[in-house]
Amino acid sequence: MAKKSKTKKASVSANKVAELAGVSRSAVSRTFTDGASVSPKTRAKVMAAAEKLGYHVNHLARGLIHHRSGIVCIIVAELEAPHQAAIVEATTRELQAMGKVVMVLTTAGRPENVASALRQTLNYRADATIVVSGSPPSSLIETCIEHGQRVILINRDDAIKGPHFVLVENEVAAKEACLILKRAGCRHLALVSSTAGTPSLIARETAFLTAAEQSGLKVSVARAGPTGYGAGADGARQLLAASDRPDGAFCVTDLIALGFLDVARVEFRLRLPEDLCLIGFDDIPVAGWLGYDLTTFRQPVREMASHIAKVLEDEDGMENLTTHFPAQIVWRKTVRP
Amino acid sequence: MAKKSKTKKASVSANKVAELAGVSRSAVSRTFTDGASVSPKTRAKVMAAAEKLGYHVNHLARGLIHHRSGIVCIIVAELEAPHQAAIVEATTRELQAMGKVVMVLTTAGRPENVASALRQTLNYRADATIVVSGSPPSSLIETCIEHGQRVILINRDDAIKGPHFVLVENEVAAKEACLILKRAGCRHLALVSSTAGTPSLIARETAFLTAAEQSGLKVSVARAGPTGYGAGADGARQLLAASDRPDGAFCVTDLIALGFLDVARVEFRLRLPEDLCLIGFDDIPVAGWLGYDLTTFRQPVREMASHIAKVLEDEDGMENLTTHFPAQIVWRKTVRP
DNA sequence: CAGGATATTGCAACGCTGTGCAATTGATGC
DNA sequence: GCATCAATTGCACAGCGTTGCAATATCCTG
Repeated sequence: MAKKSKTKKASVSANKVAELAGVSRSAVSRTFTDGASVSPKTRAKVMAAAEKLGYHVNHLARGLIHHRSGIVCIIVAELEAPHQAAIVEATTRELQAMGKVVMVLTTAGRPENVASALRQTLNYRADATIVVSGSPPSSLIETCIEHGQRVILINRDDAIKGPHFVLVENEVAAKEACLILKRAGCRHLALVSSTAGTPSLIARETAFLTAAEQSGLKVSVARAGPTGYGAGADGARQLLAASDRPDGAFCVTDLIALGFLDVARVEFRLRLPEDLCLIGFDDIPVAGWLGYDLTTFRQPVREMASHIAKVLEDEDGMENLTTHFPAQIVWRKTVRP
Repeated sequence: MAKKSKTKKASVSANKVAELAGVSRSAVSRTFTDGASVSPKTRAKVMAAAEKLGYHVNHLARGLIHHRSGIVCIIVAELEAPHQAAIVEATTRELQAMGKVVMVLTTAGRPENVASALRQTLNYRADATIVVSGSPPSSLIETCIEHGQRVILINRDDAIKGPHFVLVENEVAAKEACLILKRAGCRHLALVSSTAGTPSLIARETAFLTAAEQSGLKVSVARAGPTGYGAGADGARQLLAASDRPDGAFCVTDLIALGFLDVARVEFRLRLPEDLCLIGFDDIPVAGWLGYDLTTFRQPVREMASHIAKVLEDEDGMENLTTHFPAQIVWRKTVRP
């Protein structure tokens, strides 16, 4: 019972540690500051006292002084979407490795939530904000930048000056998808998307459509609902029931593709790739499973994440504000080679 | 060019706003504090000035005073695992609704990362810490609690005093799984798990094994590797190649179950549920897809999340520190009824 | 051992906001 | 117009850590 048993232990500050160690508060601070000048002797005393008291530097106070909290905010619609989760995961890993800490703000796809998320970013004096999904009002983005934040937008090239852009070459990939389907002998193509209407999905759609037009191929389009798998499933029910059903489909998302595939196989008894060729986008883990083996485009998530880390590491803004990443085709078994 | 174009705008503080609005700093503070006394007139002046300057309350300073930052830390192994993602998503949603903000700390399954995550929690004076995966050193947990944090451990009932526990009734479910397989006419059972060895997985394993023993049924066990899907797939290759292969399997995780299922179907040409009955755990979204239709146990993620929110809302610790949630069976098509 | 260079240390001010307390303002009643 | 009471407002301090500056201690050299 030697331990103080006040129900709510007064928070332990550097003062307490200094007192116990018999040094000044500055010494304590310097002990926990990289590159500060402290003699090994006092450092040892301080560490011992800190250990005994359970002292941990208050990053709120530290952030107050430095005008940067060490927090990076990631704004994302929902973490359950595998591709978004992959981006957040990879980015978080990189940022943690460089000593930052990640605050996740989910918007559930509602625009008003994006704005309030941006405000949280400002409230916590985040070092940077990464927008994975949702289109934030450009005025707020400007405010963030004026406050010295780095802002990085992933896969959405709005016409805003200031933020960094990380883009995947949707157009090139969509065009290639069309070409691949044509080469596989498909005569009637399908474009399957959702009603979400995010910039990158739209980019894939339009690029695919123009490519198909240039090739003189017929294209049927389905946009059935907002949710990934369900949109693909319903799209399949719509398109495959028609008298002349498509024999090659490009789905703008793996989730959509898998929904499409399941319905094609289970409800329409089609075989892939014999009766139907199918291409997805993102290369989420499920796409590689034995049951699906979906041919798709891989987004170089890891590379994107490490690029983001590099951008944030750089003190002064880098030269080129927008960086493109290729989406590479992953050949599996839903397309005839 | 009326705009000030200093490259780095000095951060805008309440002082600046007060100056512009012609009031005291306290007035600004009170304008942004719920329940404080401000006349409508000055509030309007302050709001106008704040808007013009792009002022946002500094939550770091606010947290410094209140000894609570409004941040809740969630410690999780990886976000790409669908079930973990679901928990984080649901919890985040609840917490954001009550005005908190979520900091995600990923550990990639490495124990040393758990400790450093706990330290971040302390550094940022988090209001609470939620441990979704990984077993934190109990000394650090104690420190967190001493610092006034709420600590909630999900699905791991270590013998530590202090934190709240949120548990799913693994034993009941695993026992039921055994019973269901028996009733479906299975004679030779399989238990498929991973080498991860987390408390909840072990609980499911042992409960299933004892139930099988009591029923007098033979059980083969496979623990093949750490990763979900891969572990299931390899487990299937191990077990189904034997001369007397099992005809009913309980997989401690949906990911494992789906790997098992794919290999059973694709590599061993088995039909479910005719040749093989299969039960999973978690009810991740993919389990409900047409291509799988996996019978599994649903973890009541949403209910757990709202319970967590309630715990954190309560000022003084609630009475019962551990709460159990039932895992309900979801009948689909991988088991004969 | 003196002299000077260098490494440590403490002081005090600063960053930003919340809040108790006292003073001021405004409103109300007669 | 004056007393009384409630509503606002401003002052000044607290909360915690960092850092420039000056003072002190330590070390090296001759």
